[in-house]
Amino acid sequence: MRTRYCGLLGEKDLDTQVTVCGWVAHRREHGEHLAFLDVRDHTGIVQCVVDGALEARTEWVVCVTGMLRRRPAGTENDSLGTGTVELTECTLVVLSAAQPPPFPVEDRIEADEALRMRYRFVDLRRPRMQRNLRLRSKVLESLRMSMVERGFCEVETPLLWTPTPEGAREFVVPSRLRRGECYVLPQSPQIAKQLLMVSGMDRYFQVARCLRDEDLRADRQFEFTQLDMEASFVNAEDIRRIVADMVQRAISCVTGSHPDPVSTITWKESMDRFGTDKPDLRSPMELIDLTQCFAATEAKALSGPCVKALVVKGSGGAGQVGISRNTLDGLVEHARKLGGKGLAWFRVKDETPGSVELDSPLAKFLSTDEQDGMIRACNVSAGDTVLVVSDAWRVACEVMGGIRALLLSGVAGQKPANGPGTGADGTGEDTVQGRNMSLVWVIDFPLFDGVDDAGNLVSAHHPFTMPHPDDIGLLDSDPTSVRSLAYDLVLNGWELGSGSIRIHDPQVQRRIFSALGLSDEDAASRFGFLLDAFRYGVPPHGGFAIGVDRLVALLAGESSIRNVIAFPKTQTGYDPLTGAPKEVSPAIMAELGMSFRGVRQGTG
RNA sequence: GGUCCUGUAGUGCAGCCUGGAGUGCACGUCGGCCUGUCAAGCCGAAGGUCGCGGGUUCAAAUCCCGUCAGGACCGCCA
Repeated sequence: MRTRYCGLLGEKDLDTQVTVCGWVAHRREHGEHLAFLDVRDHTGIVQCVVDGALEARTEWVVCVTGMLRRRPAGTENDSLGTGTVELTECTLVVLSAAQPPPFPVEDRIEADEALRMRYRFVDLRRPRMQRNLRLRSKVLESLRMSMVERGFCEVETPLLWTPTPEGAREFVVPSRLRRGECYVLPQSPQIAKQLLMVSGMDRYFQVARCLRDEDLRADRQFEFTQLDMEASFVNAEDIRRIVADMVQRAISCVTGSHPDPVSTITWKESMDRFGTDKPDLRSPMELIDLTQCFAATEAKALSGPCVKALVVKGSGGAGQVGISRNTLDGLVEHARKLGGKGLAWFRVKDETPGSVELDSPLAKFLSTDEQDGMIRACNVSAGDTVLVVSDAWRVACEVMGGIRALLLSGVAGQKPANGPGTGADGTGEDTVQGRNMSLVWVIDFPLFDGVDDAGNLVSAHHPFTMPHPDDIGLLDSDPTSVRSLAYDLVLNGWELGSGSIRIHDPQVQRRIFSALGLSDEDAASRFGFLLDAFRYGVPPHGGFAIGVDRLVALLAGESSIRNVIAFPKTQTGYDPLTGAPKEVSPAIMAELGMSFRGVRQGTG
């Protein structure tokens, strides 16, 4: 039927007869003898010159056969890839008429997202969404190729699975044949892939669907995709090298330019310098430690065990006053939301020639030495603003990290950065080319993440994460300072994925379970099948999982992963296209031996 | 469970703060004109439960309360 794609036609095809198929993007009528039809397929648009009497309206599906000619001089269109040519002497076959679309099939108009989901089949026709889905396919292809070339074997693991020790709420699937019992959908193939290592698969990977029944966000959907991998007889560096190569190759495959080498930072250093375990390194802005400076201060607001500061540079001109009071008030409020007691601020002024002074409600509580010390440590000059938090180390870091992220997102006149909650403005003009990609490994995470209500330690990663060999001795004496062989890959402030070396030594595993407050019986009942498997010869192993949705969203310049997923759900887990979730028939419920109590919550 | 933003014609918006007739703009749709446009142009027409419910008021798109839907975020997501 078709001999060419619309958007690929060019001067090389001049004076040949071609047939294109697609949707009518625009129709421009010039009376009964002339009309222009822009025919669109996924490659682009070509102009067809047709008789004005031919009926073909917007979004009708047509097949046009004609001669490709150079456009008459002066009628070329620079903004169209095929703008120097057009199809003439056309015969047009209408393959399908169409109602007017519920919203324009153009990137220019940003339709309501619920409406886009209701008519997702039309939404996906838009060039931006076509580009996103095809970019996703290219990324997956590249990732798969990297895995296969390195000897990884693709294995599919069950979707109907069993509860596992990970932390997320699971989707439950009632069993018909075993009435009263349920499967759960896997949050990740974690346990299955470790079993595959016991099986001698050596190197496994999978483009795995993962399901978690947790609240949705711009970067979270119930179902999401991981490039999941696991390898035997490797150390953490081996895994990181494989993953970094794979991700860099995927990035360069869609951007055309090779990203910078992946830097590495320890979790402790990342918290100290950037106030987060997923630092966005595209900005040089770092936290400054002022703990020493205020070690003996009279100012109660700055007398905490740790003092962290950020400097917001002014534009350097004379008479600068720094950040406005309004913006500062917003930052203070944000600091409280982040768990801080508040946020101190100091605006640097130079009202007296040759020296600077600090404009702040707190200035009068600071000694001259403390003021000078802060000015020196922060290397500030007139027009700059210093933001300071004093609290326990972790709180101080996290609050300032949150403030840093807010500043980088464009508050206080800072340059906007692409990342969570920011980025693409929906115009589709934000292209992949030249996008700055900053990849960083965060390593040496703490093995435990605090203590739960019952006084038991809580795994930071999962209970099979190997403790750092240098810290095994601290397991009993100082467990919260034990590091693990877990590592995260961070891209522009987004956690792209995480992995670890797993425990394969039953002695170590028992000590970890005990620290987590798990008895042998508890462990056996929750994941006994894995521990059982480990008794039959388990190789040392470790792995990683890459969040494909987030990777693609970052590469596409999208601030929501919904724009790189064909059929996503709304924030309340509703699918406006299909109406899911829905009630099921009484017959099905009866077969499952189930009934619902009380009224239905959703409204459909 | 919570905080915030949004809801007005098929679509995107303005009107709301400061109450006075469904008030307006652009696109689209339908009809007419038009032989070189390309976000075509010109003329005309149709198209509205101002999300829904209640309250205040002589009078509510506008103010108040509730509710539903969408979105951002917190909690949650090892």
